[in-house]
Amino acid sequence: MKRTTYAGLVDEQYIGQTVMLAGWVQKRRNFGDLVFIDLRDREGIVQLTFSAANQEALNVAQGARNEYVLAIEGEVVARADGQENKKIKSGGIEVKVTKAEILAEAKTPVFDIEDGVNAGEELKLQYRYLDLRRPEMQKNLRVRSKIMASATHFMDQNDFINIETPYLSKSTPEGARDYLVPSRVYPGSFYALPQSPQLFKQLLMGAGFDRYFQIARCFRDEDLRGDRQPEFTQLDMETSFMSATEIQELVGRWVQQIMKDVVDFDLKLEDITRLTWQESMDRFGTDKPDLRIAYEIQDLSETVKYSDFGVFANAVKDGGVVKAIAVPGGADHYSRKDIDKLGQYIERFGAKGLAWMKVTDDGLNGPIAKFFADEVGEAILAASGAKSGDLLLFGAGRADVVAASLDYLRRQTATDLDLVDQENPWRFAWIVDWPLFEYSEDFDRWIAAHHPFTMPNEEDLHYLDEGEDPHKAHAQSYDLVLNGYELGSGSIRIHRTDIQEKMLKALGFTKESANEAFGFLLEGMEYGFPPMGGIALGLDRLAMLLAGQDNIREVIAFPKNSKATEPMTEAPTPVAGAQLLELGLEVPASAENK
RNA sequence: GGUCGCAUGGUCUAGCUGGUUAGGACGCCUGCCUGUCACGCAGGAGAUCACGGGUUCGAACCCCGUUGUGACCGCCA
Repeated sequence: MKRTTYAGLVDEQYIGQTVMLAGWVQKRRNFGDLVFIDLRDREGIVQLTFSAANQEALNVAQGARNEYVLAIEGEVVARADGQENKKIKSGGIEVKVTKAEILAEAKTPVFDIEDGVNAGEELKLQYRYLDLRRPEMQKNLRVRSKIMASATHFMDQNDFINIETPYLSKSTPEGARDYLVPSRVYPGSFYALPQSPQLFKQLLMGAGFDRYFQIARCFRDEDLRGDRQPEFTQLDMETSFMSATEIQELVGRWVQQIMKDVVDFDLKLEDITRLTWQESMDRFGTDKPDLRIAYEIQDLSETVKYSDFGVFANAVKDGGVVKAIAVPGGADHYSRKDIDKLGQYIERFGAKGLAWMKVTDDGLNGPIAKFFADEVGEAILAASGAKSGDLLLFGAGRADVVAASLDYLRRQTATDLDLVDQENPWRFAWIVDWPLFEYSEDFDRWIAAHHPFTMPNEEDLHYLDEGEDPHKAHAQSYDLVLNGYELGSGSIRIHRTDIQEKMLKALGFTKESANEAFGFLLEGMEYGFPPMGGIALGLDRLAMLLAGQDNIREVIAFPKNSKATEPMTEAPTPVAGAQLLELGLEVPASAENK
C-alpha cells in the first residue's frame, strides 16, 4: 500500500475517493463488530471505521493498540447527520477501511501522546521522540522551520550571501565560557566552539562580501535558563557601509517579513518603539522591557527625600533611589499575604523588603501610610499617577536592586491582574545608545558591554584617549526586544586599527595579549576593513514567542535539561581511557565521580 | 557556586496535626457491545511512597544527609 495523502488532510473534498493512509493509532474505540480508530500523522487526525463487511481489516483493527503504526486503504464517506465531530478538521468525514496492515507494533507509551502537560519534564526529554509526536510539538518545530525559511528567503532577496563559518575555532578571552574540543593532532591544544560567528563575519566584510547571512549554531558553557540553552541558533547577518539606523531599518523589514510569513501579523516599522538604554532602565528597570504592560516605573527619590519614613529618606541620603509602580486595580487583588510573597521574591535581587500602600477613596492605606498622611503623600500620588484602587509598590535603595525588583513586580503584577495587552500582541523595541563598558565585580575591571569590537559613538571617541574616562562612552549598539525578551543584539563594529587598539587598551589588554587573542582580526583590519555593522537574532527565542511557548526547550527538537544534560542520550558521558590517551588528556580522580 | 520548590503503581496526582487495606483519574490486561469520538459496561493486574540514616511504640508524613529534577540569583563579551 502506498500512501496517497495525509490523514489530517482528508476532508469533504475526498468524499467518494479511495485513499491510502499511514500513521499512528491515536485511539481505538472497540464495539466488537464495529471499531473506530483515530489515525494520526503530522497533519492531524482522521477517523477510520472497521466493520464486519471487511473481516480481515476488522481483525487488524481489533489487534491494534495505541501508537501502532498502521497503513490502510479505504473509502472516504460523509458522516451521517449528527455524527460529525466538530472538534477535528476531518470531523465531517470518515474512512471506511477495506484493507489494513500493521506496519509496526508499539509498546504502550510511557505518557499520553496528547497536548497539555501530562508528564514531567525529565520523562518527556528522556522519551523525546514520543514527546515530539504531540501535535503541539509538531507545530512548534514547524513554526521554527517557517521562521528559518522566511528569514533565509528575505536575506536571499536582499542580496545577502549565506556563508558558513567554522565550528572548530579558537578560544578567545572575554564573554562566556567556551566549550573546548581537544585536538588529537596537537595534544594539549584545543579548539573552541564559537560563542557566535562575530569575528568571522567581520573578516568576511573585510573580504568584501558586503552582505553576509547565516543561520549559525552558537555555544556558550554557562548555566541554563528558560530562554537559554548551551547551544542555540542565531539568525546572523552583517553588512558593510551602512549606518546603525539603516541596519535597523533593514532588520525591521526582515522581522516584518518573518512576522507576516509565520504568524500573519502586519508589523509596521513605525510601531517598533525606539528607546535609549537609559530611558528603558528609567521607565522599566530593564534593558528588555515588555511594552505590552502600560504602567511604568516612577522616580520618587526627590519626592520622598525628606519624608518621615526613614527607609525612604535614608535610601536617598545614602545615594540610592526610591521608585514605585502603581498597579492599576491592585489594591483589591492583593492581600497583605500576597504582597509579602512578592516581597520575599525580590529578596533574591538584593531587596530588603517591599514597601507598599493601597490607594483608596479615603486616601493611602497600609502599614506605612501613617508616614504619608501629609503633602508628601499627595506628592506621591501626583508623581506616580496612582488612582483609587491602585496598589503602590516601592523600591528603595541601590539603583540596580530597585530596577530589578520593580521590573519583576511590574511583569508579575501585570500577569496576575491580566494587564498584559492582548490587543497588540507583538511589541517590538529598539534599545539604543548603550554604555560601551560595564563594570565587572568578578574581574574588578571594566568589560565590554556588548563585545570588544563595538564602535563607540563618534562624539564619545575621545573618552578612549589617554587620561579620559572610557566608561563614560556610549556605543553604536542596538538590541531588538520583543515582549520582554532580548531577541537580538547588534552594533556598528570598529573597522579602524587605531580605535580598536584604544578599545582593547581600555579593556586591559596589552599589545601582546591582544595579539595573542585576536591578532588575526587586528592584522586583517590593517589590510583595509570597510565600515560595517550587523546583528544576530535569537532564533530559539523568536520561535518560542511565535509558537506561544514559555521555554525554548519547546522549540528545540532535542534540548538539554536545566542541568545541561540530555536525558535521552545521557550526554555528557565519560569516555574510554583510550580516547583520552589519544587526546593527551587525563581526568583527575577527584573529578571523575562527580 | 547559591536560594527556594518538588520526588507516591506506566502517567498525572490525593494523602490535613505520625496510626489509611496508601485513595482517585487516565493508561494497561480479559470479556461483552454496530455509531463512538473523554465510548460504555463487567472484571483484573499493577506501589522498595527517590535513596541512606535518625526521632518515635509506630514514618509516605517529622528531622538530617544524598541523589535526581524544576524555577530563580550569580553567570550569559
